[in-house]
Amino acid sequence: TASYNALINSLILANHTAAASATFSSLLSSGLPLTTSSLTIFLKILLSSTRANRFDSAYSLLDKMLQYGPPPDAVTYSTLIGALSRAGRIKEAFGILDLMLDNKCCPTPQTYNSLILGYCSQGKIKEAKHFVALIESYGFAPDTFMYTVLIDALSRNGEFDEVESILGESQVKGWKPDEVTYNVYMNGLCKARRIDKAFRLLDTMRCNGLVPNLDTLNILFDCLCRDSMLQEAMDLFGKSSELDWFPD
RNA sequence: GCACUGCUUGA
Repeated sequence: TASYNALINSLILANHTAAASATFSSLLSSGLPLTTSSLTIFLKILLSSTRANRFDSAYSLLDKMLQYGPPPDAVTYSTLIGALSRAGRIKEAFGILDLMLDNKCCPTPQTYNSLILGYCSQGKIKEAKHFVALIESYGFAPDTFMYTVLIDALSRNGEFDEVESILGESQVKGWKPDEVTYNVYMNGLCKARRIDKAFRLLDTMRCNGLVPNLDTLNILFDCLCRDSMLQEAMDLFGKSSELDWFPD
């Protein structure tokens, strides 16, 4: 069963949905037992369909799992919540969170992060912040993913003071910004033409022991080129090897 | 043991 699961999931990741479905059918006819993972992967197949009713089939799968087993677990719920959030169906995503709690299934960081990302991608930053405050007040330990999603949204919205204050209290709250956190911040600064500040963050990154990665480099290039600072871009490109960066 | 979360440009 685990081998089938791994195979089917790889096919999904490679966008070979038809092959994934076919392989899932083989699993069904093999007589091997289906696990929660198997059905979570099947849920992903349903959700990757382009049909308008893909969520209806997802809901009915979830119902059947609740009724007959194997029962959904946190990954199953998070998978569905993530898909709903990405589709902008936040209200329904929260409905699944309620269902999850009703069934005594404990949410994970991925569960919450998917919901926060859903809010942020709809531009509902206030709601996202409110939700973060809420789960923290329930003792949920903040993680880097969660704050990076928030900082991404705030940065795209130009709310840099807010970003600074979130970063300022990160140590106290028990999380550390990573390279992606700085990347999203720098990306927002670049889009807002605050190029100087973006470059200063490079030093901050390195002081915190973080190595700028390929995305960092591309963010800075894009920003310099947009601002017709081609000369500076060329200079940076020339220096990239001595900074141990590897443009692709 | 296998399944769920964040960043750049390009259509």
